[in-house]
Formats: sequence, C-alpha cells, structure tokens
Amino acid sequence: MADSKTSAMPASAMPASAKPTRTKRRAERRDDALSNERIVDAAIALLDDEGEDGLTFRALAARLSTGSGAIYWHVANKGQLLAAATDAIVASALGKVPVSATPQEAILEIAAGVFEAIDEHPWVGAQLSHAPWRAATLQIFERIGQQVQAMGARGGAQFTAASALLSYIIGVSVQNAAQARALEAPVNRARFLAKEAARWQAFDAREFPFMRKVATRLAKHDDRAEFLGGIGFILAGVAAAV
Amino acid sequence: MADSKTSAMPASAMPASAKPTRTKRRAERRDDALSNERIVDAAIALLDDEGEDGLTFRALAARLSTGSGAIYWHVANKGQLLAAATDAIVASALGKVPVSATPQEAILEIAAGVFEAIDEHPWVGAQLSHAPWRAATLQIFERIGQQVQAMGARGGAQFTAASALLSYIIGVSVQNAAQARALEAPVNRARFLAKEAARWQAFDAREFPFMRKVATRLAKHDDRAEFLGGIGFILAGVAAAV
DNA sequence: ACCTGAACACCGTTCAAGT
DNA sequence: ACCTGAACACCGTTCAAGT
Repeated sequence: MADSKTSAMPASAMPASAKPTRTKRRAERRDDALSNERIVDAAIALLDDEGEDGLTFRALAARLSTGSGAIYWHVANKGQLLAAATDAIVASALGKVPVSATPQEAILEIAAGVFEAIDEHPWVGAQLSHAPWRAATLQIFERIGQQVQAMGARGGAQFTAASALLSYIIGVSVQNAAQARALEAPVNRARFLAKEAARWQAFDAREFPFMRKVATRLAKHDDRAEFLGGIGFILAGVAAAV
Repeated sequence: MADSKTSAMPASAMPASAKPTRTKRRAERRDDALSNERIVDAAIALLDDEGEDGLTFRALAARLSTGSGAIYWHVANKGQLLAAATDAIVASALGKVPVSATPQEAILEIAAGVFEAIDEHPWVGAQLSHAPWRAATLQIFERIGQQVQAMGARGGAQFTAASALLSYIIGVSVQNAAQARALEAPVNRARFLAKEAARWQAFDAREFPFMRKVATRLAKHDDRAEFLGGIGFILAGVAAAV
C-alpha cells in the first residue's frame, strides 16, 4: 500500500549534491547511502540522457548500483519521482531569472527562463501540464502574479491575467518540447519546417487559405521569438485593461 | 518494422457511427468486418469510459470481440490510433462551432468549442500537446488564422497571433482536462478548491503575497470563464497592434 | 485478405529475505 | 533502518498458424 514517507517533501528541492557528512558506514560497497536527493538527481540525469521513456526503476537502480526495490524506500512511486525532478528544475530555473526594470520585462524574463528550462529538459514539459497545482507550477504563478499586480491590474483581472500567462507559458513550452523531442537534431528542424511549409502551400486554396499564406513564415520562424511575441500580446491586453 | 498500411490515413476522420449497410444490429456476433473506423470508434468509447490508461489492445480487442493482433492489421500502432481518435473528436467539435458576427466572437466560439471537447474527452488534451502538427491541430490553426486575418492584423503579426491563440487554447484545455481527471466528481472540485485556497492563505506572507491575496478568487473561479478571459487579453493585444 | 492468440521483451510495484 | 532481487500482474507488439 506504500503510503509514502516522501509525500510531505518540502518544495525546497534544489539539485543538491551536498551531502550531510557522515561517512564510513560499515558497508564497503557504496559509502554514501541512498537518499531522496541522490535518487532525484540520478533521475534527472537519466531523463536528460535517455528521454522520458529512459526513466525506469531498473535503469535507475543500475545507475545507483542498487536494487529496483530500494528506490521505493525513499520514493513513493514513479509519479512522485517525476514531480520531484520537475520541481527541482523549475526552482533552479526561476532562481536564475535576472531582475528587471519593469513588470513587463520581468514577466518576459520569467517566461523565457521557463521556456529555456523546458527546452533543455523536455520531459519537464509533459510533467508540468499533467500535474498542475504542484510546487513547480505554484512558484511560477506567484512570480508572475506579483508582476501583474505591479502592472496595476485591477483585482478581478489580476487572477485572470496571471492564470492566462501561466497557462500560456506552460502550454507553449510543453508543445515546443514535444516538437523538439520528435525532431532530435537541429538540422532536421530546418528540413522539417521547409517540408512542412511546402505541404501547407500545396493545401487546397479554398479550405486552407490562411496556412497557405503564412507558409513562408512558418519555414523561418523562431520558436522562442514567437513565444515571447505571444506574451507580448497578453501583456498588451492586460495593460489596455488597466 | 511494421510499416503501416494506415500511415497515409486521410484526415477525413469524422466520428462515423453511420454504417453504410445494415440498420438492425443484432446483439450477437458481429457480422461486419473490422475497419479503421470501427476500431477508432471503439477506441474513443473505451477512452471515454475508462480513461487514458483504459485503452489497451487487449481491452480494445475484447470490445471488438477479436484478437489483439487483428487490430494491427488496420492500425500501425497505439500512437496512430490515439492520433486518429483525436482527429475525429476535434473535427467534430469544429464542425459544431456556430457562425459569428465578428472575428473576435468567432475566435471565442472556436476556443470554447475546443475547450468543451477536451473537457468531455480529457484524453484528447494530452494527445494534442504531445503530437503537434497533426490534422487536428492544423484544423484549429486554420480556423483561427482566418479570423485573425479578418481582424486586420498585419502580415508579421498574423502568424504570431494565430500561433499564440492556438497554443493558449490547447495549453489551457490540456491543463484543465488534467485537473478534471485528477478530481473526478464535481463535488470534489469545490472541496478541493476550498482546501487549496485555505492552503494558499496559510502561505508565508513574504514569499507568497500574491497567492495569499487571490486565494478567495481561486475558490470561486470558473475555469471556462477564466479561459475565455485569457483569450480576451490576447485579442485585445492583437487589436491594439492593428 | 484478414483474423487468432500465444509468445516475447519489456514495465511498475511488491515483498520475503537479508544486513 | 535500509537494501536486495525475484516474483507478480500487467503492457505493446510480433508472428506462425489458421480461415
């Protein structure tokens, strides 16, 4: 039944390689004991190296040179492990966001930080959208909300604006990561977009006039720039309502 | 291996419950052969009944009273099957969107249609965000793009605006569906939100000032209204740039 | 051509047994 | 207290064999 010992795990979650001292256990094989942190770190490395499907308890156990069952002593199940790994990445990304002069700039910086973190760790994306209300999401929400407040949005609009920005940031990052995962090499991206643009141009003129028209733009668009452009629209809308 | 016979499957994909031949269905042995359509329909029913995890080839085979391997004759793999089911739902949802007086209204209707479809079929959400560039996504993109064009957005902004709206719509719908899945009964929703709001209010005042402040709004917010509010911000931003 | 179902190579999770 | 690894109950997918 395994009700977890880790379910109340604090949101602190930083990558954490610092060990709390204490060596020379009688055991001679591994001198450092297993711990939640060590497991989460190994899981992150495994996810980054092998992708989402690469995280199995067997592979993780091998990396930690232990048995698969041992992991369950520290972690309730795979879902919790993924959530903890996600929280660690997001917390670290938010910690690196530089301070900004204006609220608008600050929001753009936060958005860019999350976007890049998910771009680097695509598996974080799927996790964020599947398990909302976790520590990682709330961190982003708070940071954005403070800036929306600073923009002078009225009471009712504050919640809506912050929610919209959060949803947009996570939504786009997830889709971007999903696409990146499907393409692998960056060389493929250019080739894929060129092919896709050609396909759009060949669509029926009556049924798909818009996509035919913007096909050339698709071929040479920059994902990050488009993402931030969307943030720009939302911010303009929020500013217009102040 | 397994190069599929179905990989070039047309994007036509409508729910297709209309059988061309028989009208009387005898609750006995199936007299009609397996087909891509019948399999997709059964998969949709199974996904709706049992959720994402409920779709297994064994369960599907049982529902179709056949062997699990038989399905592979008509469908390349599970991914293709999910994609086909998703396309069917989205196409049907877009088909039901009423005509509108203004482009803004039209975009809101399209957004609401997709939102409700995903709310009804939560598994569609995960699929849309994991496999972009499929027929389902492109349908939505084209519909929105035409309206953005009608709003008078300039060339460069058209692609960005349509992309932002598409990403927002899919992103929010996905997160909404994920949350709904985690909660099941609607009674739980109110209780969950009340509890969550209380939790926010107990957060540290220095670290989480925003979430403390909007906690009461969280408790009584309406997901669909918030979603459309976000669309409103984007539309206002786009209109401001015209 | 289409279907059947056993077989294969995996999973996440549990648990008796060890230290 | 913590760890080990076999065992269990599943998967998606393949394929020889049937009609």
